[in-house]
Amino acid sequence: MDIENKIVQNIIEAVQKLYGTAVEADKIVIQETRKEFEGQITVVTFPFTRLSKKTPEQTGADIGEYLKANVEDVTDFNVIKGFLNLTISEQYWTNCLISNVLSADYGQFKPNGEKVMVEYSSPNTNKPLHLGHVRNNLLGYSVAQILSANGYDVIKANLVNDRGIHICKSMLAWQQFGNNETPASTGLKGDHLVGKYYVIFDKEYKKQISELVAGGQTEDEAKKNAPVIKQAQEMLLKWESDDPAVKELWSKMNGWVYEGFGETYKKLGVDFKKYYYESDTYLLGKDTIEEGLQKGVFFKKEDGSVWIDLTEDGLDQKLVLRADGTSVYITQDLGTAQLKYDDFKMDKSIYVVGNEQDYHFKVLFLILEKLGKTWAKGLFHLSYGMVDLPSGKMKSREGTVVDADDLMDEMIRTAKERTEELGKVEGFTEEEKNKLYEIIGMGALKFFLLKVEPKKRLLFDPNESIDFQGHTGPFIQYTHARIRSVLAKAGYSGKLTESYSLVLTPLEKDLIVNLSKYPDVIAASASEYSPAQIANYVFELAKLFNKFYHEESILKAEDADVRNFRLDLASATASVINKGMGLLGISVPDRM
RNA sequence: GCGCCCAUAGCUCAGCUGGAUAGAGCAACGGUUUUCUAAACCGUAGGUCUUAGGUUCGAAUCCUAAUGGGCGUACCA
Repeated sequence: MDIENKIVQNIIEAVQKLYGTAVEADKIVIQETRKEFEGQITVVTFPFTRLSKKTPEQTGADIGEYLKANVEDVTDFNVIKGFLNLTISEQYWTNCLISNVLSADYGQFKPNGEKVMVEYSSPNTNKPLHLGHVRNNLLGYSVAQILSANGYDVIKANLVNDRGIHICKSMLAWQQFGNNETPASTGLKGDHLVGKYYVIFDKEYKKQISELVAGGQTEDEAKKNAPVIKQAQEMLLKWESDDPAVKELWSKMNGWVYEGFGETYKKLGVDFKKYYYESDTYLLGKDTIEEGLQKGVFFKKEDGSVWIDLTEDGLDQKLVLRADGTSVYITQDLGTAQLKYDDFKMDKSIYVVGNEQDYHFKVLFLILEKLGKTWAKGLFHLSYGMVDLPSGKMKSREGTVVDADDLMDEMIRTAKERTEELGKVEGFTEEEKNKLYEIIGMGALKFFLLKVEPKKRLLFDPNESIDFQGHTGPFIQYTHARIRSVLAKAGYSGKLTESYSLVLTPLEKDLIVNLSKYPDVIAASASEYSPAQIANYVFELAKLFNKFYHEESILKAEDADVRNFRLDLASATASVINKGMGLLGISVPDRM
C-alpha cells in the first residue's frame, strides 16, 4: 500500500520537527488496525517515547496531529496506549478499488529480468505417484506460478529418475512373472502395472531371503545372495553396458510409466518446460570432481576415493567419488547443477525436495560455493515436510501408500455426491457437470495440501474425508460462484463507479483494505516460497466477502451509486479470488 | 553420540520483520432461508501458546537449556 510509505515518510518528518531527532524507516512499525478500534492503519508509537520523552498517549497524539495536518488522506486519528490508529479517507479507498484492484494486471508484477528454474516432481519410474508426490507437485507448480506473478521468467523442470537398481527390480519381476502383460492387455495404467511388478519383486525377494535364512544363512548374507537381487544387479550392469535386450525392455516399461504419469500430471494440472533424465545425467559430475581436485577443494584418499572436508563448516567429511571411480548421488547432482546452469544461465534455481534431504542439499550448495560457482548463491532447497498417515510413514513396498490417482478419483466422486445432494446442477450439461466435479474435488484436495506451511509435516487420515466446508477450497470456490451469479444477474460488464464521494460501510471498507493487501501477499509468498500465505489470504478474503454478502444487499441497494460500487467491489473480489486460487493451481467455477 | 526441523483450543491449522484482551476451520451446542446460491451467516463453549530460565517498555514470536516427536548423520538415491 502506497499510503503506508507516505505515512512512514511523514512520521520521520514529524519526529524530526517535534522532537529534533531522526528515526530510521525500519524502526517504524505499521500494522492493520484491529477490528475493535476505529481506523484502518495503526502506528506503534512505543519506540518514539524514548525520543519524545513523553507518555505514549501524548506522543501518539503529537504524531497523530502532525499526520492529520500533513497527509491528505489521513482524516482522523485516535490513540490507545502506544497505538496510534489512523482513519484514512473514503476517497482513498474508493480510488484504490477503482484504479488499482479493478485493473486487469492487479497483482501481476512487471518482469524483473531474472530467470528462475523450479525443479519439482522428480519421480522414480518404478511405481505410481502417491500423496507425497502430490504435495511435491502442487508445491512446485504453485511456487512457479507465484514467481511468475512476481515478474520472474520461470522454467519448470522435472528431473526423472529413470534408471538404477529399483527400476531393474520392476523390470526383472515383469520379465519373470509378467506373462507379457501390458497396459493394453490388463487395462491397467502403465505406471500402476510397473508398480505392481515392483511389489512382486519385493515379495519374491523376501520369500527367497527367508528360504535362505531357513537354510542356515544370516539375514545379511541372505539379502546379498538371494537370486532375484543378484539378477537385478546383473541387469543393471547390462543396462550400463548398453545391452540391447535390457535397454529395449527398459524403454518399453518406462514408456508405459510415462504414459501413466502423463495422465496423472494432466489431472493434477501440472506441467514442465524441461525434462532431465538421470539416464542422461548419471555420468555427469566427473569433470566437476576433477575441477575440485585441481582447485584443492577436494582431496584424494589412498584408495583413490575423492572427498571434501566440511568440518570447518560444522559438517562432516563427504565422499564425492567412489574408489572405483564411479559416481555417488552427489556426484551426479554436482554435474546436473552445472548442466542446468549451462542450459539456462538462470539467476535462481529452486529444488522442491522433501526435508529428508536437507543435509544433502546443504552439502551440495556448499560444495558448489567452494568451487567458486558464482551462481551457487542462487540455489535454494524448498524443503517440505513428509505426508504422514495416522499409522506413520507411507511405504510403497508395504502397500500403505495413498495412491495419487485413487485419491483424485475419490475426491472427484465425493464432489459429485455432495453437489448432487445439494441439487445445484440443474441446467448443467453432462460435460459441464463432470467438469464442475473435477474443479471442486481437485480444489478441495489442492487447498487441503497447500494451506499448510511447506516445511511442516502434514497428516492425512484416509478414513476422514477431506472437508468441503469451512477452511477449504470449495468454500472459496463457492464464494466466487456466488459473486459471478450476482454479476450475471446485473449484466455486469466492467467498472461502473464514477463517483469518489461515497460513504463506505465498515464491511465495504474492510473488503477494500483486504483487497489492497493482495500484491503484498504475492510478494511475501514469493520471498518465502510459500503458497500457504496465499491460501490463507484468499480464505480470509472469501470469509469477509460472505459476511458482506449476507449483511448488505448488492442488487437491492437503494442508491444507484451504491449498487454500482458494490458490483465493482464484488467483481474485484471475484477477480482476486480467481487470481489467488490460480496461483495455487485451483480453478474457480462460475456456478456451483 | 552429533546435526537439522517441528511443538499454539478435543482435532486440523493461522498468527508478517517482537506490539493491543492469542485467531480461523472442523467437531459440540443454540439461532438465521417470503430477501442477490444455507458448500453460507450469527452466537455459545473451548488456551498456564510443551516446560524452565533469559533479553526488554513489551515475547507464541528472539536467546539458552530441558522434554516430546520427525528426519538425517551410507563408497543408497
